[in-house]
Amino acid sequence: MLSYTEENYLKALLMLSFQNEERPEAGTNEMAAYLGVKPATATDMLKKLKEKELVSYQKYGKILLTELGRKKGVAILRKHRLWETFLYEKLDFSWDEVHEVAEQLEHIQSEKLVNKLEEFLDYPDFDPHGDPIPKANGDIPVVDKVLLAEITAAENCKVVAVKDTSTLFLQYLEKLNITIGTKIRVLEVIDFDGSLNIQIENEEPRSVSMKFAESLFVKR
Amino acid sequence: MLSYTEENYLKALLMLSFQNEERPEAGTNEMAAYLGVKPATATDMLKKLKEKELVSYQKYGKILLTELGRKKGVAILRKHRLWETFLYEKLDFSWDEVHEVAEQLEHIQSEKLVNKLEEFLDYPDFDPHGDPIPKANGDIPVVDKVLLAEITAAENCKVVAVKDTSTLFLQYLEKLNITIGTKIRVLEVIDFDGSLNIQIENEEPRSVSMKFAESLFVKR
DNA sequence: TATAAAAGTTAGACGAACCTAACAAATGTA
DNA sequence: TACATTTGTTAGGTTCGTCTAACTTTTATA
Repeated sequence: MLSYTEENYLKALLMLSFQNEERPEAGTNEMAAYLGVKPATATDMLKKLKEKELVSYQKYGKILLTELGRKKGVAILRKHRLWETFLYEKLDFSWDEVHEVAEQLEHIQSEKLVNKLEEFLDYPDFDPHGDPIPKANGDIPVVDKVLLAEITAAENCKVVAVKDTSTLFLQYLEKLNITIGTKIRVLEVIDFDGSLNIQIENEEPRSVSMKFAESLFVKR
Repeated sequence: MLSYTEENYLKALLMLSFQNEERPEAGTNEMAAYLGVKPATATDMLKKLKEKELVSYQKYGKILLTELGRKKGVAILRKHRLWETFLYEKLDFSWDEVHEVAEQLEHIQSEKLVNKLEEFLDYPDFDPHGDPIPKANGDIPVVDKVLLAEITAAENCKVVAVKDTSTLFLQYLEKLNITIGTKIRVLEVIDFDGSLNIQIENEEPRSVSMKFAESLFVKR
């Protein structure tokens, strides 16, 4: 049985591994920063996780999840994203409110609960932010998504996920009437500053910044 | 902010106070037994709860919740019973499975979550065991219920709640096809051993023990 | 390549929630 | 009422997750 805290470390390592798929190791400071603890604390925990064979690393080296550790981490992520979906779809929580509560709900221990919840939600593949929800067997649905910023010429696409899940960004999206599934037509790319002229659904064309375009995932 | 553990102590004291409405104090050993900890541990926690003005007691005296402590306890009980209802009604958990998971869910901190959940469940007054669900303002719905054992002559009644929530009893009820709302006709009371001949809905008459009759609440 | 900066570790401490063992107070009964 | 039993408290210890301060190793750069 893993403690609440151990679970958080595993999830953090999993999330960090997603940030750089080719080199999925993390550093102690990086992990500590992600979790909001001091590096010394992370080192202590790492020793414990290594002891339990959830993590493979050696002193002053990089941290990598073991097969077991990854599996546990994926299970927590699954719960997190199913709960987010529940809050959003069934309880009318907004985009930016779901995360905080799901952080708590993801630690509820009950195999049956998570599977029944999934069934109740009709086996969703993606959460309200467009992120894939791992299946009970550990499989993670894939999307061929690209950053809006990677589109370099006039082209049509559809919003499939957000990269930045900050409240500020999510609220901006809401103001622009953008949600998962919204159609976007890229009209023009301004080389000078990387900004884009886009048309959201059939609204009036408008300009968005490069920072914006780097925070949103779309499907061509 | 209360810790997970502090919340459990408050809920325990509240539950113990229900067991004897006229004299709602509890003892240290009683409380420790309820929570599955040693008396010494309970004493420590009591000091902390007194410090926080959640409990009123003095050394070697009886324990009583303060107004504030009671309010916090009721809020936890409200969450517990709403979650039980959710699990039972929406996720097809059985009578005897809901408690354990609700014990975890009751500690999730989100005012919005509990109120939205209540709305989603359509403002239920009673949980799957027939126990009243406290309202957001702290009011607790009342039922005029009596133990089946208190019925002393041939009479009709309806099951409104269970007193004993043990798995063994709940599973026995399921076997007998008894659930909240089931109509029971008391045919005969056997003075010798307190057992009853009853008719469940329109099934064949059968006998149940005094112990059984003392575990079930009905409404005349 | 020497050294300064960054990254990571160790040692020692703390609060929370638990324990055991020994003690003190309250209570019930001979 | 005295004393045995029950009930409750204190003292001291453990584990978990956290911290700070001092130290070591790795890395980046002048």
